Amino acid sequence: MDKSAAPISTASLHRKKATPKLKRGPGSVHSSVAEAIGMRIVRGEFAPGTILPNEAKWATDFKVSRSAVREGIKILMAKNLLISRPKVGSRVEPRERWSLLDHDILTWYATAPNREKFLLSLQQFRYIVEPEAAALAAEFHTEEQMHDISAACHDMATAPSLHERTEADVRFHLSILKATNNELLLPLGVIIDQALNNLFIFITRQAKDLHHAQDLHEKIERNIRLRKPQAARIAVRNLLANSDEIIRRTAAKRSRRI
Amino acid sequence: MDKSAAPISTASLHRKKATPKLKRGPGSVHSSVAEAIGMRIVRGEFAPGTILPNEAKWATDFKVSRSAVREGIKILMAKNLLISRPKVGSRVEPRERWSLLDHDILTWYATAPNREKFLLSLQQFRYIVEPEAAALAAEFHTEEQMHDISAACHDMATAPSLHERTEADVRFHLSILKATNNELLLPLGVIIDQALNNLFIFITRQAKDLHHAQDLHEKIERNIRLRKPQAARIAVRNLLANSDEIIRRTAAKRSRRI
DNA sequence: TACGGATATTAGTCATACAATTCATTGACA
DNA sequence: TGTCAATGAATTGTATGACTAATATCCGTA
Repeated sequence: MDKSAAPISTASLHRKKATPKLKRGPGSVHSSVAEAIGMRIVRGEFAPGTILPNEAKWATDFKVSRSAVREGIKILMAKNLLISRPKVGSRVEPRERWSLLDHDILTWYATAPNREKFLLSLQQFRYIVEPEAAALAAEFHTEEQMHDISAACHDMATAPSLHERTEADVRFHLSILKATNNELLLPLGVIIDQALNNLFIFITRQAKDLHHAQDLHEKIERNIRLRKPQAARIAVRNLLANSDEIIRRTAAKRSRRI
Repeated sequence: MDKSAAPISTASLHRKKATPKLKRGPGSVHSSVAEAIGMRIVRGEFAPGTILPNEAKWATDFKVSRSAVREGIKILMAKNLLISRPKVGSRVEPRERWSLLDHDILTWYATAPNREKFLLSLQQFRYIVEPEAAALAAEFHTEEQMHDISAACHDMATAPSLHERTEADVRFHLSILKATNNELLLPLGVIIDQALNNLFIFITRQAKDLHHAQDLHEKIERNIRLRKPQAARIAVRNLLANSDEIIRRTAAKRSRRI
């Protein structure tokens, strides 16, 4: 899980708050900076209201130029994680201002301590949005949009690997969002994406479960295709309930093992 | 409305696609740049998939440094409006990737051509989220959260000006979102904020309407306080239906006037 | 025609200097 | 003692210029 789980260095016992080295990933420097700082904020290392070290400090710590730091910080500002003003510095914004529905923040968030609660929030969110989305899709979908939904559903059934099945699963739900023809719903796709990819561990269950899940997906597909909003709504609720059930069962098994 | 509605210069008749001067507002230069470019993207002036002018061009056009342009562009990248790569430039992302639930984008979006459709999308969105949010709030609210809701409701009733009433109205709905105790719902507040501030024009109606609206709000407040999820859900639906009704009435009157 | 390498274009990074903002301190004055 | 204004200092904001890295395009060769 955590690659930094190496033997504790003596340095970390002496120095407090040593800035971790910048992980020079595949991307650009400024995005690495954004990720490094953003993750530490999201994980609670810098509480809302606190002032971050100044740009020069980050620059020397990360061994990058101040410009790169600034560009990274601009990214975090755009996501409402922090706000910066001359003379005062960069202050972490209150949590309620964070753009939690942003892909990056959500990814960082998923690595945070309270993963359990996070997953529950995701599922609850889906309960709110997806049934209504399906109902709207049933009412307003175009032929082409319906085709995408059906294709994704079919791909789920015939996916050779579990990874590809999950990919099709995400695509299925996203195409339903699109079929609502309400653009504002599209950004909510990140929730579904995040949820399904975090539930990946749970859905590695028996073939029976997979079969049942497929059945539930096809019921959704059919009801949307037949333009039955209410039935589609209920079908989605059934699917979500099924996921919850599997999660609960797995969680129970795990706690028994402990 | 539009301060740039000055007499059309002859230059604009000769030169095509003249870059508008950078509006040097109160904020920083880079945020002005982000706004200038972001607005033009959102309004469709640069279609998804097209390549923007390069950084140097923006810099000379706006008469600012390249650093400022870059920082502005980083902001737009963070909002998934565009993606930039060396040698190719900054490409506008497909609409479905845009973070439409971002405050800035939403504001720019509101100035776009098809305002009508936009307002409808907002209301539809509220129909999906707010009833369920109220139900969750009824179930899970803390005492303090309930106090905020009640206070906002009270402030609405006693607000001296329509502006302050709207402010309290927004606060009312946001505090319900908070009372769900699901952090992921908080970012949806921008939708409510945007909707109410765009509907501002419509709700300038008679005292009778105001009274009725207040009544509907208080019903919501009461049902949440009494922890009646289903009743709260319905109360919210009634409020939204009422808004729609007023909008429809006003729109009808206006079209008659034309 | 296909492949491979040179080339040119563009964003990315860096270093440095200076400007603008605003918090904090100090000191004069009431 | 308290209030206000001037001053100073810290930090972000902006500008500039040079260099690096990535990569799409073109061109020459097999």
